[in-house]
Amino acid sequence: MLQRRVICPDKKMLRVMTAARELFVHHGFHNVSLPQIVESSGVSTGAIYHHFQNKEGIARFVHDMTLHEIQETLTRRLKETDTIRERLEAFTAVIFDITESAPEMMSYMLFMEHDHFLPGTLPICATESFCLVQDIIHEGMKTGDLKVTDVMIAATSFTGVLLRAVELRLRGVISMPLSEHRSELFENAWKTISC
Amino acid sequence: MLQRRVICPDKKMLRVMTAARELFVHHGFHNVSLPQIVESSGVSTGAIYHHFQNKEGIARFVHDMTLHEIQETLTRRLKETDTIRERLEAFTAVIFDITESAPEMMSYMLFMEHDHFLPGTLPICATESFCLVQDIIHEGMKTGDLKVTDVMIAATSFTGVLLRAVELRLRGVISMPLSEHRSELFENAWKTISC
DNA sequence: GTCTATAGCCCGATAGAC
DNA sequence: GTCTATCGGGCTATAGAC
Repeated sequence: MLQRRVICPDKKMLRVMTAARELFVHHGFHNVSLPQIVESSGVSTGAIYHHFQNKEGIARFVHDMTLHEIQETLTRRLKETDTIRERLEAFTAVIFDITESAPEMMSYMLFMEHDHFLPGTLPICATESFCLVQDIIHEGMKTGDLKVTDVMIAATSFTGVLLRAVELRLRGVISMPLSEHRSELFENAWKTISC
Repeated sequence: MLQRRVICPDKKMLRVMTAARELFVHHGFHNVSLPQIVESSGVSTGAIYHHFQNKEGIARFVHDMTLHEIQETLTRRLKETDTIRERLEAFTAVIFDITESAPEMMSYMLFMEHDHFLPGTLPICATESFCLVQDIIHEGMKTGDLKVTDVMIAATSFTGVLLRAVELRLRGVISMPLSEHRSELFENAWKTISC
C-alpha cells in the first residue's frame, strides 16, 4: 500500500490505469481508443497526456502496476510458510483469491499478448512470479519432498492444473468460485509432482 | 484433404489464410494491415476483396479452417482407439504433434482472443475439441476406469497439464520438442484423474 | 494542471481500368 | 478476376486558451 504510493503518486493515474486495464482486458488494447479511456476513467484527454507520454505509456503503467502487485502479494504470503507443501498451497490460494477478487487483474496476466502492444515485453510465464514456483519445486526435489525429475516439466504440470482452472473460471466455463474446488485442484496438482 | 477442397476451393484463398494466420498470431489481428497481408501472401488487394467481404471475413475464414482441421485430425485419430486411456493418449499425441508441426495453428487456438476481432465467437475452451475430452473422461468414470468426481474439474486438471506444456513450448520456454516429454507429461495428467 | 478543438496520419474499403 | 489509385473515417497526439 505504501509501495503503491511510491509507484503511483497520483490518484488520477490510478483511475486511468484501472479503467484502461478493464477496457484492455475486455476489448483488447487496439480496440480501445483514447476517447473511451477518457469516458470510462472520467479523466480528460489533456490530463491523461500530461501524465502519460502516449497510449503505450498507459499500457506500460498498467503492466508494471499489475505485475508488481501480484508479485508483492505472493512474496508476502510466502513469508508465512515453512514447508514446500505450504508454499505451494499459498501460491494456489493467492492466484485463486486474485481470480475471484480482481478477475480483470488475473485476466490481464493470463490472456493478454503483452508484446503485441508493448514490444519487447517478456511473456508472463517468464516473469518472477512464475519462476518462483520453479524455485520452490526445485527446493522440494533437493529436500526429498518431491519426486526428482526435470524441474520445468514438474512446474509445468503443477501450474498447468491450477492455471487452467483459473482460465476456465475467468472465461465463465467454471461457474462455481474456485474456493469450492481449491483442495481438490491442489491435490491434483500436487499429485503430479509428489513422490 | 478432400474436405479442405470443399471448404476452400481457391488456392489464393488458402495462401491468404495461411499468411493472415501467421501475421495474426505474431502481431495480433489489429496490428496487421491489409497491405501487410497483400505483401505477405502475394495476392493483391483487389483479389482479396474479390474473395473476402472484408478483413473480418479473412479472420472468419482463418478461424473456421483452423478449428475444422484440428477437429478432423482429432476425430480421425480417436477412431483407432479402444480404451479410455488410449483415447486420452491419442488426444495428447494430436495436440503435441500439431504444436511441433504447425505451431502457428496451435498458437491461433490457444493464444488469440477470438471475440476481440470476431464478435460472438465462442471461447476455444467451449468448442467441440475440448468438450470431447470431457466426454471421454465422463465415460471413463462410468466404466470405472477413472476416479468419480466433478467431470469439469477432472477435465480441467487433465488438459491443464498438457495445454500448459504446449503453451510453454510455443512461447519458447520449453526448448525441447514435446515428444521428448510426452510420456512423462501424459502420466502426470493421467495421475490427476485415475483411480 | 486541465480543458477543447483540431491537425495529420494510416487504415479499410471502393472505383474503375484492363 | 485482378490491378492501382484514391476516398472517407477514426484514430492518436498536439496546440493553445484558461
